[in-house]
Amino acid sequence: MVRVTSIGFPNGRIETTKANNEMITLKDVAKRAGVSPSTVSYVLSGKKKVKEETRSKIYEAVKTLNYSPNKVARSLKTNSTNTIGVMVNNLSDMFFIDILKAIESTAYEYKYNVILCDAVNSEEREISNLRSLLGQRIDGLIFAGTGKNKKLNLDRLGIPVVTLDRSAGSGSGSIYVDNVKGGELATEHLIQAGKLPIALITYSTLISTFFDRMYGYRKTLEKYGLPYNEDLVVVTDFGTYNEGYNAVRELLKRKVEFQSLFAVNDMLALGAMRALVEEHYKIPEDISVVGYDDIPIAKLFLPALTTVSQPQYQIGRKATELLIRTINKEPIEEAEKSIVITPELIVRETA
Amino acid sequence: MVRVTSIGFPNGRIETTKANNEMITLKDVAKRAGVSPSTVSYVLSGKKKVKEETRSKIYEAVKTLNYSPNKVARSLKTNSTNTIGVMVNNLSDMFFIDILKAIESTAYEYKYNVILCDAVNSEEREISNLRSLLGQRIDGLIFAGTGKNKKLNLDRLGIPVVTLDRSAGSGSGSIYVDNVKGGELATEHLIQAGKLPIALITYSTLISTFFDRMYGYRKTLEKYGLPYNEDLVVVTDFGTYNEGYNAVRELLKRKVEFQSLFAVNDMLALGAMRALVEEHYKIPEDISVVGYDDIPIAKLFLPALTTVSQPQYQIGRKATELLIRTINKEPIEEAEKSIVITPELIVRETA
DNA sequence: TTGAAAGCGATACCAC
DNA sequence: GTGGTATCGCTTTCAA
Repeated sequence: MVRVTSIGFPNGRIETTKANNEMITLKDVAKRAGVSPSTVSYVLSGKKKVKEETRSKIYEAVKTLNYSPNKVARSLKTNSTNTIGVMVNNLSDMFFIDILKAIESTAYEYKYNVILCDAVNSEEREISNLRSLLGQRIDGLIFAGTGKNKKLNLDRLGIPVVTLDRSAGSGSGSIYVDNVKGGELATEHLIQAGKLPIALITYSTLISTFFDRMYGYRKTLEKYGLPYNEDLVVVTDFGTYNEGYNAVRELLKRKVEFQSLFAVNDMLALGAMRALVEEHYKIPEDISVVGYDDIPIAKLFLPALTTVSQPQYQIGRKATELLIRTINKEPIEEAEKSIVITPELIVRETA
Repeated sequence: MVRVTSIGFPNGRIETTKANNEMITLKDVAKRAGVSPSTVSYVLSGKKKVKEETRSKIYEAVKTLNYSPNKVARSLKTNSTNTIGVMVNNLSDMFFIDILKAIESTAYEYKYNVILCDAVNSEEREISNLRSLLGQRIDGLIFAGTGKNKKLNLDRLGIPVVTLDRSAGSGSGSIYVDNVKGGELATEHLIQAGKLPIALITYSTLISTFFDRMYGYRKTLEKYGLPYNEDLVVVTDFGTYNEGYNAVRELLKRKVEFQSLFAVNDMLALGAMRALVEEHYKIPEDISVVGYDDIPIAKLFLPALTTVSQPQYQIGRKATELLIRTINKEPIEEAEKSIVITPELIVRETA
């Protein structure tokens, strides 16, 4: 069924016509075309057959009046807004940019709008944003929030929710990247290059994402019969560039030797690299570095960062499609509801 | 006047209560509290005095029913959605990230929602997105679109518009960064360091932003009695990293000598730096580089990029405040409607 | 194939 | 202070 969501304006004009800035309504169109409001609605929604003659009369009126349907009124009646909400943990985290781009783009194709909320690492703000989104009557939610909100039960929001890469309640679907695998990939690469021992810069182990990456590191060391040395790991509070920088300084202070370094996200890796360069280490000759995420600048960096890639665009697109299909009550097989994406090691210049 | 936009849920719960997933309405609350719907409305909006006793009865009912007002209905009635639209030219352009963050954050403070649209460099998409936003009845728009859409008259959208850094119609306000000044700053810095001649990598001179930066470059050369040499300038199509890279290759092919390079945006500068490094030029010893924008990674880069800063967070915040004040019909002096922000040269490691 | 009219869930005017 | 009710602009059932 074709649903006309947006009525074309003549000549690409996007303007109001009524002088007093009042909106043209469906009634105005009906009057002008000499038909009833319902008929206009039928024509515009394409939900009922209407005689060709009346149709064109109506289109005519729509054009000359430059009519644009009021989606608020439609929403009230149909109880659906054609809008999805997106909650990200932190917009500064470049990891979300391509995801957001993909969501916006996919939503656009399906004629959905996107309302954006940033939790800025705050659980309160997360809740408060969520409340607002729900009040706006969004049709569904893509959730990539703080991941540490215990009060939050995404299954009881009353709308479909797709979660990204966090396990804060299952929701009606989730896109999950195998972080253990990613940790293994990175570690294995460094082991095979003989760059031992491997230092680890990680981030809150309370968040499963990072716990898993770290677990992949440990598991792989074990697999190769290598010791796990706590002196080689630094745990940071937020996973930022500055913390990556400080982590290396800390490592250096500890006077432990290491030939390579695995950071559980790219920002940490970049910060670490700065510290290494300042101390005149050559990358990768002296110390190899592997990051995680493949944020947009990873490949642009000097030297280009070797990293574990999470296909961000794909994640965003799949999440949006899954969400919209759920909103539309399309039958979705159980297997499709939980999409697991396999990370990939992108070898560039730092390892 | 205090406007209660969001009703607190007890214990931080965000859940539906009616088993059949039906929404609780104001009428339900009224019935439960034994009052009329209008009284409930008065209490929740705080627009009329209501006896303390009835008030608490109503709050009581709101709590136990876990009522959340339907903003769609409110919007229909009040003809305002508490939502602002944001149109950016391209989300991949990291220049917009902090702006977006600021917009989101400021909107949050004022209890506004943000609907995000990405024109992805396409004028068609820009128009079509705009149409959709207007259909959604947004209260106002922050516009930082392609800047080349001739069909677009932002003054006739029927809602307040604040434009960012483009001159596509004045709108009801604009935040303008003095790009000529920025071009001067960069050029002057290089001249005074004696890094002559200065190559220029620029981007569509049809967009005033970039035309102005280039003009600042020419003007400054003139001021110092230096020749303007066309062989030293490369004009790119989109201002991307890859184009910056290719621009340097082009410059090298032309066999013109240059000791420094001014790129009209940071992405071009970063791409240029890559090409220089690949050709074994040392930055800044052999060739100095100055960018423009101060995108988030500029200071993180290796070497850290010297660049002309546009205070992105401030731009976003001011734009949002100006917009919301306009929406609320607050009196705004003519001078405040056009905010000019002075760029600043941030000297780091590349020049 | 078309039209009349009820109603979505708020707000706000006007009575009392 | 409180309540009845028309209204916002659309969709949709039912009847013609």
